[in-house]
Amino acid sequence: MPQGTIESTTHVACAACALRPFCSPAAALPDESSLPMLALQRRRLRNGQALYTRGDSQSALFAVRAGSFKSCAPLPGGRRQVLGFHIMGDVLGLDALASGVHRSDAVALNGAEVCELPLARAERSMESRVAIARHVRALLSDQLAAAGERMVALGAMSAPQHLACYLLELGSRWEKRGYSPVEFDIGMSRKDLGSYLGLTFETVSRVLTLFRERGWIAVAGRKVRIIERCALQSQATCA
Amino acid sequence: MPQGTIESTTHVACAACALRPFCSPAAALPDESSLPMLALQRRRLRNGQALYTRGDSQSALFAVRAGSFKSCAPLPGGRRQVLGFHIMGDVLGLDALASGVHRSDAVALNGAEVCELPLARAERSMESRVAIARHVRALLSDQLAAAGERMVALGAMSAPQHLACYLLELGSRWEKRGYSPVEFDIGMSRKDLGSYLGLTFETVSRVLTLFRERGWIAVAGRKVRIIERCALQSQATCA
DNA sequence: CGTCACGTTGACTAATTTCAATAACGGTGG
DNA sequence: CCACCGTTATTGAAATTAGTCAACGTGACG
Repeated sequence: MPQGTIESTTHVACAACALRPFCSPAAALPDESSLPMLALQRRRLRNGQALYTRGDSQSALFAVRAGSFKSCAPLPGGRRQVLGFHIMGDVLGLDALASGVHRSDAVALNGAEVCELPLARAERSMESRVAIARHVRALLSDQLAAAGERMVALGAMSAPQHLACYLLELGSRWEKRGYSPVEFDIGMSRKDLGSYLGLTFETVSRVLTLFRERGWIAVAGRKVRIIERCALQSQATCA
Repeated sequence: MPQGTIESTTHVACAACALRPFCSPAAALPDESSLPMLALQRRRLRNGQALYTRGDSQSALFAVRAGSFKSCAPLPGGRRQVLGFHIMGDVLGLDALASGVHRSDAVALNGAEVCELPLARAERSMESRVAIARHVRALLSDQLAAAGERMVALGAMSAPQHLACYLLELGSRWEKRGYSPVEFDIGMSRKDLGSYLGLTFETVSRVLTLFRERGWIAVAGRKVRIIERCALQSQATCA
């Protein structure tokens, strides 16, 4: 679980950060290793505060440094659908790159903190450094591939399947950042989670208790521990 | 509907093509307008033939020139989910840009024909021309935003809502390419369409006949004519 | 200590899937 | 040209999933 001193958290976050090439150019460009680390401006947000909102003109890219974000799309009936859940090291705002206007809201959760990369500076880096331009294309392409996975989950999976799948995915995302893949915080309310998975919050609650009753996971509020990873995996792939 | 002589179709397709800046650099770079038009290699595919398959290493980007493609992801149970439907002017293969490996299959439909942009050449263009690199970022970012829309549809819409929404969207895509927004070919079987929308093909069939019975559309096989656009719009946004 | 948001659980309902039967279509070969 | 076959599409009835409505418990916070 993401714990420890501020310093250690910071260290891990930066090591896994997708904007690292912008922040400490040494990572991508050894010959300029004298440039200062942590060159991006940081910003802390209150829970529920919007980093940006649909329709805002894009001013920057953001890397999640601490806490998390949900990105939401406003729905016709006044509701909002959760489109993404972003944790440390993830980049926010790439979908506005084409139009210059954000197409979703990004809302801060769990004491979120971002590093901010002004668009003008990003643009300059991409123009002067081929490796950086390529890095941004890779980020975009990765997000696109991830979106494909999400569509599969939304379109073709039953509720238990989808939830099992998501728990495993979330675990592996934490693992990539140096944390436990089996014990973490889901970071969202049941309601948001349901919206993200295309389910009602009641269904999410029911499925979680089902998994708990079967001994596959331990749940306490938003903290989850995966006990039977295999069982979840077979649930995720089969039924 | 996409009709007319080969020549006129070709013309319109190129005018709307997302790879135009690569194909006729004059479009993006007026000062090199002497370069030959139609510089990309073309390729025709048989119906059902794969342009690429998940796991293939990426060799090129493709622009749809005629016909259409579905992109599919293999599902655990041997089935495949349709992730996208691509018509003339659309670009295929961007999601492999990061990893160099395709993450979905692209299958030819309706006498598809592509223009092929070898990856090495794309890379070179992007490196030498800032405007072209920006163009590719815009394409990626647009596809990402479109993926968000799809997730909303998959996660939060009822079957009739989703189908109404898709018919309208497809119409507007044809309109952007100079064709009628109210009379077109849906290009996929009911089965593929259902997979794309996260529904069974029976449900798709039922909803289409429902719309027809209400006088909102005329359907004959895969040809659709939208009669009551407003009704579809309110179906798409409300219930 | 009350309030409010969050979470759980139950009973009922509605939407969609599943299963099954049949009809239309499109290409192939006689 | 037509008969045949496999695929594609339509339609109905039953089964199932997930949604809706509602009650209640819990914890955080003023």
